[in-house]
Formats: sequence, C-alpha cells, structure tokens
Amino acid sequence: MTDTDSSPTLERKRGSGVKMVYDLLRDEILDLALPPGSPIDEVQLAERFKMSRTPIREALVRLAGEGLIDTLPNRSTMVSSIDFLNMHTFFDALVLMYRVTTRLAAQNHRPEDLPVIRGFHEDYAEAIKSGDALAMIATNAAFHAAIAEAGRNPYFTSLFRRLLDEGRRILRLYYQSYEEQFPQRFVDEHAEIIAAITARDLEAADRLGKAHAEQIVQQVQKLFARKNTLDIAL
Amino acid sequence: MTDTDSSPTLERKRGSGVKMVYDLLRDEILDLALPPGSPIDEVQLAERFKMSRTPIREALVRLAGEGLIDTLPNRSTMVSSIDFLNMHTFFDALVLMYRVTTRLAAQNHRPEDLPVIRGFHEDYAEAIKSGDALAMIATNAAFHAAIAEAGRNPYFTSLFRRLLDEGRRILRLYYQSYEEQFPQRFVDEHAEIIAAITARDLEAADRLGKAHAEQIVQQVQKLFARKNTLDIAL
DNA sequence: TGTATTTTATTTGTCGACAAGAAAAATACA
DNA sequence: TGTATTTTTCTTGTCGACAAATAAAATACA
Repeated sequence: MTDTDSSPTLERKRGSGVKMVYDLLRDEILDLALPPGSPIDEVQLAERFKMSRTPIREALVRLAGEGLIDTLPNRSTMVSSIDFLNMHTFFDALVLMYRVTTRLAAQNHRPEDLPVIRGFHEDYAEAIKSGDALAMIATNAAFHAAIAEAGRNPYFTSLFRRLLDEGRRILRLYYQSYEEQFPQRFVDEHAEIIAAITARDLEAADRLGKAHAEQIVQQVQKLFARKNTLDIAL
Repeated sequence: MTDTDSSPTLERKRGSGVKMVYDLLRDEILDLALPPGSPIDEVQLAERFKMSRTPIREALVRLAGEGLIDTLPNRSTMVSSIDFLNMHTFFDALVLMYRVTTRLAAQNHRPEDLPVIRGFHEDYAEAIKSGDALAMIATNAAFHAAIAEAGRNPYFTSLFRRLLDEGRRILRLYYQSYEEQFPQRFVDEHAEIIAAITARDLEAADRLGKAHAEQIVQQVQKLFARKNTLDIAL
C-alpha cells in the first residue's frame, strides 16, 4: 500500500460538499451556534471540511442570497445581524403569512397532508411537555411549514419559510436567556387550527391563524420588553 | 509597445464581473431574449465576457437562488420554465402583495418617496401613449416596486419584486404575440392609488390596490384564454 | 436490422495557485 | 508624543487545469 492510496472514507460524492456546508452553516446560524456578527472565514471552513475554497464559496453565496450572511466586498463576511429596530416589519409579515397559509391549507390540502401535520402537532405537544425549548421552537416551525406546504402556493411558502427561519433565531435568543415556556394554550390552538383545516372552513382557518400568530408575537414582545428592562437595570 | 501591454480598456474592477453577468443574464431572461428552456453554457459565457468560469458560476448560483434558472446536477443548466398550470398561485400572491404594499405605503411613506412614485407614474403614462409594450411592462413594475419600497417592509418588498419579475416574463410573452395595449384605465387607477397613499388613507389604498391587481390579472387571463383558443384553432 | 456494450466527447465540479484590495503594523517625521 | 506614510499581512476574487459524471457515438453481437 503506497501513499497514493488515499483513504477512501474521506471521499465525498461530487456535488455533495456544497450541500453539506450549506446545511451545516445554516443550522449553526439559526441555532445561534454562530451568533450574529460572527466572522466567516473561507480558509478555515475549507480546512474544517477538507475541501477547497470553491465549494465553500458556493455555499456562502447561497446563504448570502437568503440574507443569512452579509458580505463586504474584498473584505470580511459575517453572520447577518438581527434587526431589532425594525422587528415590527418581521411581525407584520409573519402574522400575514400565518393567516394566508392556514387559509390556503383549509382550501387546498389533500388527504395525505393531514397525517404529516398531525405528526408535527404531536411532536410539538411532546416538546412542550418535556420543557425542551429548542425542540419547541423547531417543531412549531415544522408544524406551520407543513401547513404552508399543504396550502400549495410556493410563493407564500418560500417567504414563510424565510420568516420561520428568522423567527428561529429570535426565539432561540430569548429562550436561551430566560428558560421561558411556551404556554399549553399554543397546543390547544394548534388543535383548533387542524380542525378548521380538516373541515375546510376557510374563515375559521384564517381567523385562528391570525389569532395564533398574534399570540406568538405578543409572547415574543413580552420577552423582548422584559429583556430591555433588565438590560437597563444592569 | 509589446504584447505584454494588454489593452487596459478590457480590465474590469475586481468583483464587478459577477454583477455584470448577473444583471445582464437576468435582463435577458426577464425580457425573454433567453426564453424558458434555453441552455446556459458556462464556457460560452466565459468566452463572451472574457473571464474565467468562476465568476460566471457565482452569477449562475445567484440566479438559481431566485428561481430564474434550473440546474440539473452534473448536467445542464437552463432558463426556468413558466408554470402555466399553477398560474393561479402566482395571481393569488400577486394580488395580495399589491394590496399589502399599497396599504403599507399609505401608512409608512415619507415625503421624499412621493416624487419617485410620481416619476414612474409619468413614465408609465408616456409608455401607454407611445404604445411601447416593453416600456409599459417595465414602468408598471417600477411604479409598484417604488410603492413597495415606500411601505418599508423588506420581507414584502422582496417577495413582491420576485413576483413582478415573473410577471415581466409572462406579460412579455403575451404582448409580443398580440401587440395588445394596456387600457388607459390603468393610468387613472395609478393616479387614484397615488392620491390614497398621499392622503394616508389605508383602507382606500388597500381597496384600490386590490382592485387594480385584479384588473391586471383579468387582463392577463383574457390574453391567456385567447391564446389557448387560437392554439386550439390552429 | 435491432439491441447491448464499449468508447469517445462534452460539461460540470473541484482544486491549488496567484494577484488585487483593504486593514493592520511598522516606520518616518514633526 | 502624535500624525502621515510606507510596508506588511491577511482575506478575497479570479484564473487555468484536471477529474468525475453523464450523454452521445461507435462498435460488437444476435
């Protein structure tokens, strides 16, 4: 065995590298393992993943396209910051997309969509019971993403996914600080939403989606206000 | 003067290459100079722009991120097709974004926004008068994009821009075939919308935005139906 | 002649190297 | 000591070349 016989376990399939880097960086950004402002070093990533800078750069270009990282020309690239000043624009868009996707799911869902939605609903209930904040955040997002998929409008779905991603960062920020719990109420509201979708009751789905979204926004704003108060006190 | 003294006029600023390729390809796709299904050849583009494949590829990755081109792994990449079967999802999203952005503009616009909007309004009226279909399409999109900017919600604005882009392809498709004209009515509706925004009348802006969007959708559907009838007749 | 298999050709994905641009550090100078 | 200027360092953007993957062409075989 000579040194030209490189270990075959390290060889990746052609094209899988960018996806791996993209997925992993995305998760690290959304879970705040890479907090806003963290520098992203191409060379470092290339060494970490044992590949050249070319596929790394492609993954970064994709992430920049989704607004998850910011690139200063010829200079550094870093994890994009969370815009607290314009948080209300985020809430506005989130509430509307909750409404629209829930309504469209009531209108356009197919029988095979319901088991998927119910599955995430159960995952969410379990996360609440066990008090696992990270699981609560993730399963809630998955639940609503599944509803959006059932609504079958890719334009709304893609915007909604982007908003849920951003929400994942924001929630993660507060729930790691305060170990707050999502109220049981959210589980009940999810059940009501499923019922409205199943019954194809567009108006109820619309109303419940809006109310549920506003509950969540209110919850986040409560934490937001509390954090500010504490910050001032310190 | 030796051959090492390469002509300085061909040198580009570092980083400007990708933007140039991106902008140009984007325009060619939206104007249907590159119709759906056209193959995109990296080597050919590299020769055309006198640069290596690396910056070309970066531009293509960005275009793919916006759904303007489709990439088959290890194989070809081509201009993405227009999904006629699910056109209604496009119309649904378009109408809602017309409404929302117009309402938000009435709520959040600043004095300096109005001259910009009025400017595009005048450009549009002129395009209608001169019967220039391409200019009509472009200035109409610019007019509504400016309104969306005045609404100051980047989430809505980015989705709306994407929809206007897709609309540019669709309209271009019909208006090159039939030399149809946008009715004068649209100009009047634009004027009403500006008045509602200026007066900060949210309800009127919402209502006019919705009605205007539905007018446009109806116009496109009329052409769509006519085209189908003709296709069947042939 | 029609199908299976091998060979060739073409295009993409990845690599290592180099040069440009900007910040940081070092130096000169008052 | 404080400021202006040069030098160095570090990161990014671009390049040309090569390897893998797939389609097309050529060949073998019934």
